[in-house]
Amino acid sequence: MGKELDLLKGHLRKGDQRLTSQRRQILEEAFSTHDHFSVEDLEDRFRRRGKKVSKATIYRTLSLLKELHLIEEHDFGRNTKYYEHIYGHPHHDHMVCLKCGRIEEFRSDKIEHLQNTVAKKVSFKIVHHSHKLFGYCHDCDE
Amino acid sequence: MGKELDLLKGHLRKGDQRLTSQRRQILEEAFSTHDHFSVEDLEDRFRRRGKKVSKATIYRTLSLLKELHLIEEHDFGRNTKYYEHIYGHPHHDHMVCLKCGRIEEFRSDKIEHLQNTVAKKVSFKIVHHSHKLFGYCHDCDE
DNA sequence: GTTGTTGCAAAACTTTTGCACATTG
DNA sequence: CAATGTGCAAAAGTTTTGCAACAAC
Repeated sequence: MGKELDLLKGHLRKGDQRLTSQRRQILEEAFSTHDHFSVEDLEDRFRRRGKKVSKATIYRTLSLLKELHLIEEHDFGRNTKYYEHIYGHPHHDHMVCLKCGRIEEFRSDKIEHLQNTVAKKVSFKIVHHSHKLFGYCHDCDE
Repeated sequence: MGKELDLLKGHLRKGDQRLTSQRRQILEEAFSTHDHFSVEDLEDRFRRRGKKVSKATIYRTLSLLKELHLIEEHDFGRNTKYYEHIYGHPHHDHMVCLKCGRIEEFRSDKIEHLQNTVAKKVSFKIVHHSHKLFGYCHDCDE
């Protein structure tokens, strides 16, 4: 931890914005786990340790971290969005278990490559992509 | 048009449910275009031709058609969900233009195959998947 | 001190639901 | 005519926003 904080600091300084304790705490929380977390998850974690950070601030800060590409937002087909830190971590996609909710990561250079080929064929310039497999994980598929 | 209506009729009969004019109209509308449409789009189309179908019924019916795999629901990163008919049409994935909103379809047997390989490696049983490329289409990427 | 940020509660949105009335089979 | 479906308005849920109080620099 440090590089991502520096990145945030630098960005804030440039925009004449401030590094508040809330922003620092949310960043720390996001990088403290490899799990995918929701806004509610964050609220709970803060609540549990006595630190109160409002929902509004969490949304605003996650939005900021998203712009800086420090975190990524995911829709796993539930009613809430999930987030995960990506800065400093290799790109990957996800498999979502429809039964237990477990999220498994995968990556395939071959798929990424084919994806680029397909896009190039129609002159589509990829900015980012989302590739999700929904089904049953090893433990849930009896 | 006909096969999908028969499929719906058959399902309804089995469940002692009824083929109402609303259900028939929504099905017709969904299969009348190749575009991806939102609930609001449907409402507008009905409104424009003087037929009023309530939002609640649209949601309820789309939900039904989804279960029957007549249509598919998509999240293209906007605030609303989009739908498209899939019955009788080959599977495909999507490229979404971040500027003009255009949706282009693509399919790649090679990607599908690799995807299966990746899943098999961790004993994940795929039920369905979502593969979207976000970026700029030919016309928007100057 | 200035100016940006937070927290709260209200607003905005999409989607769901309860219930009286209408419609189907 | 019995039972299911519709429409309305209210509810539910997530995310956004206006504004007074607060905190960072």
